[in-house]
Amino acid sequence: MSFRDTLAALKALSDENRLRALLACSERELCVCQITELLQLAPSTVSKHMSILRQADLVDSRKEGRWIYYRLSTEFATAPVRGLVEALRAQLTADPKWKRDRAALAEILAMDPEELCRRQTKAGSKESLCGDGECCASDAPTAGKERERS
Amino acid sequence: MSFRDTLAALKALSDENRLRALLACSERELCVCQITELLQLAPSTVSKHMSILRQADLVDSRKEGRWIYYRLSTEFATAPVRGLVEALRAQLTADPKWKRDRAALAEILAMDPEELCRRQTKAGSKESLCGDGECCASDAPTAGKERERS
DNA sequence: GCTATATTTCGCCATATAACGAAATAAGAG
DNA sequence: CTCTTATTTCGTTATATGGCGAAATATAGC
Repeated sequence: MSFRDTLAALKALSDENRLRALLACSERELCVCQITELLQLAPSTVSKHMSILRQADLVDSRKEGRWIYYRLSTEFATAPVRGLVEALRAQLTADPKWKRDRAALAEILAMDPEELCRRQTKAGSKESLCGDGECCASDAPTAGKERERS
Repeated sequence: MSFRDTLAALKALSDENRLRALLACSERELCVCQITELLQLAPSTVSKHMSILRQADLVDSRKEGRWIYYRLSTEFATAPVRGLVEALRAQLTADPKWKRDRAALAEILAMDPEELCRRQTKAGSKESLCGDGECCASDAPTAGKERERS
């Protein structure tokens, strides 16, 4: 693991959305549409982010039908990264931001992936689990699936 | 101690020159002019870099007369960062790039800091330990101080 | 084969970042 | 106080990066 590779991994980790994505798929494998829903970004943007994480050997990808699943790389090319991710996860369990992500993730996992993709396709419809503009802003509503844009 | 702090540290580490600077002053404290010589950048640029590292709590700074010394922080902002930096150091000891830096550093440390600064002030003089354009390119000449631009 | 759809690639735009040099600041030396 | 000098701050510029939407790709189902 050279200087170059290490630097690539650090660059990959230096974006907030990528770090959130990495943490998210460190718990279980996720398909792009699920990560897209979590980050509230365009699918193309998420795809790019995941590509960067994959090129840095931080995540593995697996194709199943039309879906592509990403998960934290099992054999990190870089040992430092495994330590970092584990330390991060240990540390962030209490972090409000990551808590919110986990709550949102619980909701997302409860949904049908196809439903997620359908909503993301007709992109205009302000994709959000919450009806109001500010999605799951503060004390996240721990996993209630019966939420929909009104 | 939060997601934000860890992210700031990761951002700080995601630049090649900053990573080199951090590694360099993880061995011993260095003043700006020494780091400037190592990285072959303008002093103002190095100052900015060190400021970013300091704000991320990755380095401490100490003022002594006109010189300001930087060294690896003793107490990092977040635990993940501590682990990461230690792992990085352990991992990169064998890396050729970092080896070259270490060799160059040995030369720099052998020089009088005032001499370094003097050369950096009249910036035009293509600051380099070696007379030729490519500085200490490959198998660095371990510590010989009697080198000067001809 | 054709259609639908999950993901990626491409082109574009706005912003962030790293670099420099010039000017400002801070601290010894005269 | 004045001069020198090590470092920082400021202003500018070129490039890198993150974001989107449109078009391309790949795969399941007909």
